[in-house]
Amino acid sequence: MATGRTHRPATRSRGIPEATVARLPLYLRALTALSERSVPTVSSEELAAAAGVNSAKLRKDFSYLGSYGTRGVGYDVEYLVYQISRELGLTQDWPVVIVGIGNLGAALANYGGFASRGFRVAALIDADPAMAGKPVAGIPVQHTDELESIIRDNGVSIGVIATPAGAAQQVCDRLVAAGVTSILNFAPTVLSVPDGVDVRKVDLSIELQILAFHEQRKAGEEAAAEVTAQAAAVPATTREESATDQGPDGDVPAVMPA
Amino acid sequence: MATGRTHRPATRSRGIPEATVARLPLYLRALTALSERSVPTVSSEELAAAAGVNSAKLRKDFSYLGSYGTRGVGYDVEYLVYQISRELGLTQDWPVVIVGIGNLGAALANYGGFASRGFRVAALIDADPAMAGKPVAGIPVQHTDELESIIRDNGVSIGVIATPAGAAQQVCDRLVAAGVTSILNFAPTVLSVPDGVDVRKVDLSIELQILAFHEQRKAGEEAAAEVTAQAAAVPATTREESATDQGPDGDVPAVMPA
DNA sequence: TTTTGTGAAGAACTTCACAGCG
DNA sequence: CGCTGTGAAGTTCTTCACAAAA
Repeated sequence: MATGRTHRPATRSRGIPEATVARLPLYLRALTALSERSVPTVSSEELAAAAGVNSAKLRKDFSYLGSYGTRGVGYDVEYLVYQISRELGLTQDWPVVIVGIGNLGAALANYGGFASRGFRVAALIDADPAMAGKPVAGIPVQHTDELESIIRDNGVSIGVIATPAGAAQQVCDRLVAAGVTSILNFAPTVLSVPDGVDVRKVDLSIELQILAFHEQRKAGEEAAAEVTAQAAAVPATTREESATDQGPDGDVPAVMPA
Repeated sequence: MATGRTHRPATRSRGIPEATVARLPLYLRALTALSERSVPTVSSEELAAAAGVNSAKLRKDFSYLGSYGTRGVGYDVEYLVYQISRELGLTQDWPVVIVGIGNLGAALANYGGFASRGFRVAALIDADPAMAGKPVAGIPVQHTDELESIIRDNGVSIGVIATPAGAAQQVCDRLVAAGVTSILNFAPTVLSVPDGVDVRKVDLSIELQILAFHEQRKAGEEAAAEVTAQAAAVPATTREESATDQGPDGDVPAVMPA
């Protein structure tokens, strides 16, 4: 995503490639599942399959963290879980605020995976006075007026924006001014932030449009293929247009009214 | 994302880079806004700023679509909107089904941006019999039993999975078997699909973890910087760790119980 | 022998910088 | 003269393929 990370002697941090960072959570999830099944070790091949990536890529990714594997054996599951968690900063507590408690905001507040890994919903904030006090996911919604004090009092550095597009930039500005330096944006807007602030976006309509693009191509190729292969009954499953990748390619999606 | 797109003489399609495809929706959104303000033309510089990208990148992106600009002038807004829409396949109707009408599914169903660009919620599907018939966003929820017939009857090729992780693969298999070839997955699971099926994922917890990684680094650098710059009062906004990128770097996020 | 860790090759993407069209 | 379109250079990411550790 962002990061201008240039220069700086690197106080030891080997500068993990961004693409690798983006995959660590994936590995962590797969490893956690193995851990729960009490599997002691995995090979790069097995873990790669579980995470849906190529094993060489996985090994290279891990090589940026250090040499945590054992040749001829594989990786110790528990140990790797710990190392990746530490690398991602999940061994500490991250209070998070969610701003905009509409359908989506409520869904996010109810999202179980939040608490699971270091993240804690510190507060839910909404501009609608009628919402104030109403509990969502067991947490009382607070009014936007309190945004600054909430952030400061709880030492929040990560904010989630789930407001309509029109309000997003303004909310963003207030979050940043109050001290938030990482933002997850679900509103379909490009946010502008000062240097030093990270923004990631999640945009449903962008994702759908990307799918539509490929879908359209498939339709075209099908028609072309019909001419070539006529009724040659090729198992539709072995066509050349693959797609098991599921992630690291382009943008991220956004959710909310356009 | 996916796509194994190798070989094939290319029936004229210049094979637009995946990274470019992922940005087209962004440009389209910016252009639509300009169009609504009746702005007739934009320069690559202006449009790039609105979309949050570098202008050279934007020009190169557009060059894959053709030469739609006028030197010395810029791009015709309406014309570009049309060309990009066509390229993305948004000039046709895309019926979509959403499976799993929990908090998130409901939020997605209510998402306004859906209808806006060619997408139409053809059906809402949930496994809970108690949900059946209940309208969400004005559309009655149907039971999973009807999944196959719904897909076939409506010619659905795009499916959205918003179920808990445990059900996702099974739902995916049924969608694919029924003819869906593009899937947007909000469940925190790696889906396996046959070749020819595209999967994109949206994963909240992955996004948060990526943010946490950078956040942690910032904290470290801050400490390091304190030693170097002591109380040298550097405007916190000009630090080296930037981040206005907002997207195309790593993975995509997922939403649902881990 | 199995499986890691990694140089080196390759592919994809980004950015530069400028020729050339309008 | 302004701004697009694009070769070429630069950067990042992926994949190969194999030496070496266990």
